[in-house]
Amino acid sequence: MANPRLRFAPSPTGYLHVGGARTALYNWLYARGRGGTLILRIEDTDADRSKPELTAAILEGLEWLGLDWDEGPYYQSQRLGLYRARAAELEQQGSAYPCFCPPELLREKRERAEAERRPWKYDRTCRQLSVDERARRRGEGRPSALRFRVPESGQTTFNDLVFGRVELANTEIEDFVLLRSDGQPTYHLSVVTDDLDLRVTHVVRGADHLPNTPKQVLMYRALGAPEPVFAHLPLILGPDKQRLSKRHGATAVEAYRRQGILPEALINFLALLGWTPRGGREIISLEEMIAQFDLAAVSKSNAVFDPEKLAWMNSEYLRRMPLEKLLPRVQAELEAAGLWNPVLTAAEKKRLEDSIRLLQTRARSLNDFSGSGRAFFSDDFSYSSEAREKFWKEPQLAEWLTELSRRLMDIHPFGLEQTERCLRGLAEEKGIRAGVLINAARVALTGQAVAPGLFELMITLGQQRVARRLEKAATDLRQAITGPLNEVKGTP
RNA sequence: GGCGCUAUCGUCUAGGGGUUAGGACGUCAGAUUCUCAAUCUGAAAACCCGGGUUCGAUUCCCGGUAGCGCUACCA
Repeated sequence: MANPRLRFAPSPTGYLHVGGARTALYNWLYARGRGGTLILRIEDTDADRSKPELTAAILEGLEWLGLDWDEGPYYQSQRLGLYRARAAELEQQGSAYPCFCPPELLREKRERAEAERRPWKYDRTCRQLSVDERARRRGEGRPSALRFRVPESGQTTFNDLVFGRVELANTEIEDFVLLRSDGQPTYHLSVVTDDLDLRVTHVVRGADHLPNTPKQVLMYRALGAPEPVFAHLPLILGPDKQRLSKRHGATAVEAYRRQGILPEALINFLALLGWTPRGGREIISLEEMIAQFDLAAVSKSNAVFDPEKLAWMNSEYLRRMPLEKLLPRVQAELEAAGLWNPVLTAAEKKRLEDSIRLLQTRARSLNDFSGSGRAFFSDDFSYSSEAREKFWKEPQLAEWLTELSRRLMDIHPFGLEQTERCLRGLAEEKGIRAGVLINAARVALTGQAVAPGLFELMITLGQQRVARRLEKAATDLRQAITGPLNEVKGTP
């Protein structure tokens, strides 16, 4: 097809969740790869459940992911006239009829059928009402919904790009409602109307819509309108194989953003949930995705969302990201944590950049910069208890660290080799393994048991700060030893 | 319940009438040593079950089972 037109049509009854994000992504990839147009449409015909702030959140989520659109957003709540016109057209040509059955009565019938374990479909009570009878009831002011007149026999078949040929006996399809008695359109009416009006050529959406598609196909045919190509996407499941929901923890795209996941990583991860690029490489650029993506290659089976793999992918992106791209993101992270200094000297800027470079090789998330990496951006950090227990065991450590601090102050230049020679020399003199000193110093400098290599870390932190922190650690160690004794003495 | 869809390692998947059934995440072991990550090497790990077609089925067909979806005057 020459210039495909696709749409992403979220309903603002919740935040943008990962399933919706993947649907948006697949639409976007297909459109971008084929010179197509992507339309954004907000399906807010359910006035009770739709909330404007949720629309805003969805838009923000899409923007954060970098998924832009060419037309819209259209709001279905502002296009009611269109739906009513389509409804009238269907009614005039006999493809739809008014139904006067009160909703309560229908509910009763349905419940009774369920209790008796009979399958229930609308019983078509109003299907063959005469013209006069309809006019009479309307004259009485009885409210009516508009129902689609489904053929009583035959099959409805369509070809789905993902699932292939799908067919359903028309006897399985009930006379569904197009227009509610309050004049509001239902989903089926509004999608078909809009997809027609917006000249949508490819309907790409979740597989939860697959069973309803025959109804829409019937509408296109009744209207004599060209049918779009359908592509239904398998669902994303939680680890228990249940449909992904709040119970599984983070489902909203926003939650991953807060967890320090990069949008690039989330996109890449989502792209792989149901689709495999040729060549087997899993970390691929957006350009490659666009070039390779094909709806026909999408998997038919549901996929379990694996947060572990996402975390891995995030660390890959973090590690590979060039500094100029990473810097603004780390800045945002540090700002949020109150660790950002807006005024930097050239030397401080260099130190900041070196710190980021050092941290990024082992970061799993953006949060690591303000979390375990805090000591690189602030003197106000604490020693993790795990680190102290693991590496601050030797009783003479305070003495050694003081000595190390002193000796390091005398080094010039303060370089990688010099600092290492200095520390190893001291270790040898004291008859201890260098590792003992290295690990203890790492805790003193970063507060962490896990951090970058010690000597790189020292260079990045700078001579003065290193000496100061070692000395402070020595002081803290001495206090930790004498402190409890004093307490004992002080207690009568 | 009815109808539909789906079924390859724990997870995401490649593959396809004859393969040592491939890769990735995760897991385990080893190398490295300065913690951790990275890296390298290695290992364990899968074709849901039963029939049929066929010289030969994981692959094709049918049935079963399981999972999911739909079954609203929600979307």
